[in-house]
Amino acid sequence: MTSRQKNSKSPSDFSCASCLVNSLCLATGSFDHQTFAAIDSIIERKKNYQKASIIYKAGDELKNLYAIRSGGVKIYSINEHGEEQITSFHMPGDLIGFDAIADNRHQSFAQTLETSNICEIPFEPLMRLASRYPDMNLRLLKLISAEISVKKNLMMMISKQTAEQRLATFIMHLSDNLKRRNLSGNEIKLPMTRYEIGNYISLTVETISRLLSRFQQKQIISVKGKYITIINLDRLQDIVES
Amino acid sequence: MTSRQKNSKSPSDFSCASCLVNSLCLATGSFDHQTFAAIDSIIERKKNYQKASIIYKAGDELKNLYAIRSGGVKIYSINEHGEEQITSFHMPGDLIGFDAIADNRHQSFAQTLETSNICEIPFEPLMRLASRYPDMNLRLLKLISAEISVKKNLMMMISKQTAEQRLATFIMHLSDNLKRRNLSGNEIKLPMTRYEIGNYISLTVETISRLLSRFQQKQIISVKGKYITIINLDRLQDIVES
DNA sequence: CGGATCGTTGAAGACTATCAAGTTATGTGG
DNA sequence: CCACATAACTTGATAGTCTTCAACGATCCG
Repeated sequence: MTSRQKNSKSPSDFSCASCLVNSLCLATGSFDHQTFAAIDSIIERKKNYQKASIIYKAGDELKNLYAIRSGGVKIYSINEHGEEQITSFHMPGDLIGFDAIADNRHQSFAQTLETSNICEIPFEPLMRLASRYPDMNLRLLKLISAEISVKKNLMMMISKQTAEQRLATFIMHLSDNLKRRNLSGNEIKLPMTRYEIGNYISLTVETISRLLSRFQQKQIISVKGKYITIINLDRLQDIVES
Repeated sequence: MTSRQKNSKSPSDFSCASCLVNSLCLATGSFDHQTFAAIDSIIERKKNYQKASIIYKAGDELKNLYAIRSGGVKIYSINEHGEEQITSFHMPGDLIGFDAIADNRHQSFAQTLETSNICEIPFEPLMRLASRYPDMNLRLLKLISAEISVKKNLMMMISKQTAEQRLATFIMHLSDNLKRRNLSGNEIKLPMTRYEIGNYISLTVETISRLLSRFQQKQIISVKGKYITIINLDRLQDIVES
């Protein structure tokens, strides 16, 4: 079950060293050679997931954490009324599945938003490596810790900001995340639907649609279906802070 | 700077073994003797904090994680408009400060709600122990992972539930947390103000007050200042799930 | 090419915030 | 220990923001 057996391409094509987003991932390039090689050796590369594929389901046993190499993923729960509740969107370089560590079961569903390439990081071997390589252990802790902050900030956004501020913040975050990946932060292709955006920041589809129209009318952004262009970043920032 | 020097009482009075909530804490009683002793040895016991004491501030360097031995703590941020935003309440047995690991600085303020006894867990020594004791490392990861789930659930509560459901959920959670500490889950003394409750679950003081009155009128709870008694847990649960 | 999903816009209504005023509790100095 | 000032809490009236309901238009994909 290594990449050698699964992929016809040579293993190096999928190594962490060749990964464009490894600086953001667990196998960060800042590790010494040995540590980097160790983590690289336990990661299993998978073939692409098609759009709308389920990576794991709530209740599934924790076998792997997952690193997104390309594509996009949404994490969501389903409440007692069967409604979906999206708790995060993820881009290349993100690790997902941390919330399963507490009781060895995934707490949410992870589903691809588009065609994606996802790496599996088997949890037990990862724990063994973490004992051997303190740097890697700390890196793992930092990534998990960062997720707490992200959730906390999202919570604050939803509870304290108006609809307009929330959508502006959402767009800013998308832009920032693209920039961190050395992509243009002004031309954004939304991998998710209006419904999913609204679900995530706690607004209805109609409100999202109205706000996008309003932002466009004010010449802050331009909207063409899934494509958004930020025209005036300062005014977007003003809305966030207003 | 050990407990021996700080406290006139003998060290065993403040050891983890004597702690009533160690089953919930990092130094869980389920560790083998050696692991338990190791974590016990690095923890520094502090004298009591008075009500409204600041434990750490946003921006402070991460030197310690903190374990609450008795009392209560609120964690909050202050936004660009100077407004407080409470992101969690903590009770005995809880560890706080995890969100500082990502970039070595505390992201929030931690303040006692009442007279409290707080243990300091120095972070660097903790990391060294974590490398030596895989069980302890996993325990730490599980505690942090659990915090992600808690934040996620809070987020879902705020974004999907009505005011009535949110307050009912809040009271249920308080009750559950008391039960986990082997206390009565029906008699609750609120360590926080109405304002703080509202701030936490994103409602105004007035709404909290009105809802408490309404719950009392419906004979679901009885309210006497800071003291709440749950009269009908089933109906409270019904509100949460409605 | 056609059905289904997704997106847009308008009108009406619900929920909770805001503003206001008064009451109760808390704590501090005399 | 009391008096007083301050903070915390309660209740009512009004108003605003976002949701809901409805209808239609656009886009995607087999």
